[in-house]
Amino acid sequence: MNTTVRTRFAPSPTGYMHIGNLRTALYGYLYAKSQKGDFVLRIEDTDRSRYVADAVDFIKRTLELAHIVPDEGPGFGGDYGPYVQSERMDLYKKYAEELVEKGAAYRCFCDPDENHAAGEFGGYDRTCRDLPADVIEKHLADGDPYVIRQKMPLSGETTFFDVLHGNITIKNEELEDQVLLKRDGMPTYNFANVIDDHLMKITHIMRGAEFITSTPKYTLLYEAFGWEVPTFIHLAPVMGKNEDGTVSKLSKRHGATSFEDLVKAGYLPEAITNYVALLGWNPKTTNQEIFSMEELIEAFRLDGLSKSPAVFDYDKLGWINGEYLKKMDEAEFEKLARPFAGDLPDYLEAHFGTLAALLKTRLTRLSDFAGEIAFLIDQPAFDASFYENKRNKVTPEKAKELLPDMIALLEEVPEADWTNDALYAKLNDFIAEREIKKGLAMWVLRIAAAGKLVTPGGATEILSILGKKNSLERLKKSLASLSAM
RNA sequence: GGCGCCAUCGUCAAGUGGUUAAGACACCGCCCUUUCACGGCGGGUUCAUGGGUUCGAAUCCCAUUGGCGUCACCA
Repeated sequence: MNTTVRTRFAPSPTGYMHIGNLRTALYGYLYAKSQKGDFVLRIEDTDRSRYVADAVDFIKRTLELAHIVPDEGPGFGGDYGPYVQSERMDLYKKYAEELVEKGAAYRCFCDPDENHAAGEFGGYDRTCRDLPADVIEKHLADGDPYVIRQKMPLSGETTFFDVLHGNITIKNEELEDQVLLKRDGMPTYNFANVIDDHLMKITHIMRGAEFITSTPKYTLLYEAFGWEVPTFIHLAPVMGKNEDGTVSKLSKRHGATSFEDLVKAGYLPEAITNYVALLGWNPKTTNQEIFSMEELIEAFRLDGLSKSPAVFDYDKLGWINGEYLKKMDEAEFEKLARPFAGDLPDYLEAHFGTLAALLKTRLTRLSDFAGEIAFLIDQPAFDASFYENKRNKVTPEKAKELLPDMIALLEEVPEADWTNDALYAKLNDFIAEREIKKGLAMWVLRIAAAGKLVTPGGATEILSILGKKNSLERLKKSLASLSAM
């Protein structure tokens, strides 16, 4: 009999979606869906001091943007709720006490501050393990606050299985009597996790590799309850490149590293998801790199997961983003790009469609849009060396020679004919007549009008966007500074 | 520091004892081109080091080194 695969994503509501967390959610979702299983969203808000208002809505919105759809969770329904830990308080207390009854845990009445200084067993005192019954009774009668700690074996070792890493063994003496129930009555993350994962029938636990060391504590807990231990899959961390060339776990200091930041920076949610999926996972059977969510689900397999850390690479993300941009239809691109273009003078606003079409295949990020067209608003000052191009045999001298004639030619073009096609035809005639290289004339014109070495679009495209008056002003100005030399 | 995890081009990576060690990004060169981009073609001392095992090792074992993580009443 096959049990349904159930995975979960269990973020704490911190107010932003770190890219590493998004990846964990994605893999959990992909695995569940690839196995026709369920993906559960659970909110881990047991740390009251960290609570951020609206964070839950934020998480839900982000998942929605990323096209990760929970089958169960707060607001999604499901038979194992509530899916917010702060609403499950009584459950944890009940199970913690069950463990005390069984002798697998004990009450500790020690003062946390005092113990921290003592430190013989870390931040706690194991003597509470053996408190006589009457002492415990007295503490309880006095209403003394306490925590419940898990009683770890003092010798031997604990082994658990991880899909990626195989069996991992840790000596029990390395394990401390971790707190299960805090002084404020809230469960710790480690405890609530075990309870909820069991109660919610989670079969596969995907989480960051930073939990490897604490996993034996989990398995000991499952065993103490007599529960089946789920399958663990510890994911390698996502790293960021530091300025000095070293790498460390991806964090805010590496720049835009939350899903939200990346979207703001002009990366499409689909492209981010696509890239993140590939950061630590490989389909193996194909060299395909552009995947829709459906294709990811189809291709996803656990053995494609990498156990070594991956460095987040903005270049690759940019390439993937560019691929999505190129595939997009014109109208959609225009709509998406408009907010990134900034305030535009009327003549550019009028040509926005043309502009968008020119930029569509050239952009890597939407946020580069404004910068790419800035030269159309203010002509940059430029060096005469821009007129040098060996391929087309362009030199500043040639430019000085050709420009006056081309300006004269363009002066004659009526406003109505100031279009890309008409200008191109006109200039072609000129080029044929002079028997010069097309690239030569176009280069000179483009540089003189744009003042920029690399431009979106060729000479006539730029002239047509600029308009007759503006174009001629620019050309004359460029000629003047060329003559002044 | 103890313990644990990891180690193939700059980056993502395929590879599970015999390969000319894939592919992609980035980079460089060439072609195409009305510049750039797109597209096409091509390029690069990549298996951390040292020992084993083996006829044969990127693949298996050990050590070293390095990176990362973990040692909370945070998650």
